[in-house]
Amino acid sequence: MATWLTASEMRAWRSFIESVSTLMAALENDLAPFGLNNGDYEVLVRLSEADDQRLRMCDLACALHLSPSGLTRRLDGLVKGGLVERVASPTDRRVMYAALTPAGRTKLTEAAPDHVASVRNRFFKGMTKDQIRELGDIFEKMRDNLAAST
Amino acid sequence: MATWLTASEMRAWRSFIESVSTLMAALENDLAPFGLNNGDYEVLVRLSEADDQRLRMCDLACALHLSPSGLTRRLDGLVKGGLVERVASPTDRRVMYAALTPAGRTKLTEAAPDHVASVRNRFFKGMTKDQIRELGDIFEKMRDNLAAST
DNA sequence: CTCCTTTAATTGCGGACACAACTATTGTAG
DNA sequence: CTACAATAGTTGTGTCCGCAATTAAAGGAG
Repeated sequence: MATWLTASEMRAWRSFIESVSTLMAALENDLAPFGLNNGDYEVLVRLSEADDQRLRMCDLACALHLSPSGLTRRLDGLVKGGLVERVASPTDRRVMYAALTPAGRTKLTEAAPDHVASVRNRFFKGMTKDQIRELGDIFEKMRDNLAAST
Repeated sequence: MATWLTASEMRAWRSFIESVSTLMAALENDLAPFGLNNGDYEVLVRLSEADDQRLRMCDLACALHLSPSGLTRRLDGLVKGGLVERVASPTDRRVMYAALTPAGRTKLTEAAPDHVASVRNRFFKGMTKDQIRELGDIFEKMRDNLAAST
């Protein structure tokens, strides 16, 4: 166990780090024509996948790895844009739901095909099926690993 | 090509995105005892690898994918901490060099082993040699791909 | 040499986010 | 029932960073 990375590790690590920052910027750029950024898009996706197209603020924050305040302000923007609305819970008055509006759903259906193409073009481009599966194996394990060490 | 991701792509993509955000937070956390964050650490590494342990601001900004203003302020912090100093170029008076100080070099030698251990523990944990090589192949290609499409 | 363009760095401004403090509501121990 | 603890969300404050404007210097065309 050396105190430094092996050449192979270094190659993987450096290219990974480099790719991540460039990739995120590129995806964000591809979403810009729709007036969305990555964070907004993720909110819309999560809401669209939820029952009744709505989620409690705290659950949404957790899913997006956002702090409560971060989510509050992100939602402010989406609410101002009419894509999401805040709905008070009738059963628990502490709770606010973030709910997808029809405009939000429309926006997502507009943006999704481009976003998917963008992910294919930036991320999966040139990967074989085997590599994609391998990547899934690696990062699922990493995700679980990271979740366990929290 | 469908407008949606295949199950295999989705698995890879979701776990990748999830891992990235958690991973970065974990690495940052591991560096905190040294009073550094990821960005600071990256600056120190780049400078330590450079000739004379110094780089022009613009080259450093480019290497780190930071905007000029972003680098200026990041350096402000490191300069205040005594880890880096600004050195004017004698040949081109527009240019400022960011130069590693002895204290900066010391800090890096202190932090590096922990950081490497952190990368091994968070990122490479449980990966086979083959997977590491495969990961290098995939992300080197992605990096080149992304650089080409800019 | 003079003017114009390009390059390097900084500063003003605004956006996004985390932490901590606060309010409001709910759950729970006694 | 009352008091305390836990939970949900918002707001104040500070940090990090990008964009646009600015300053300063170097390079190039005529």
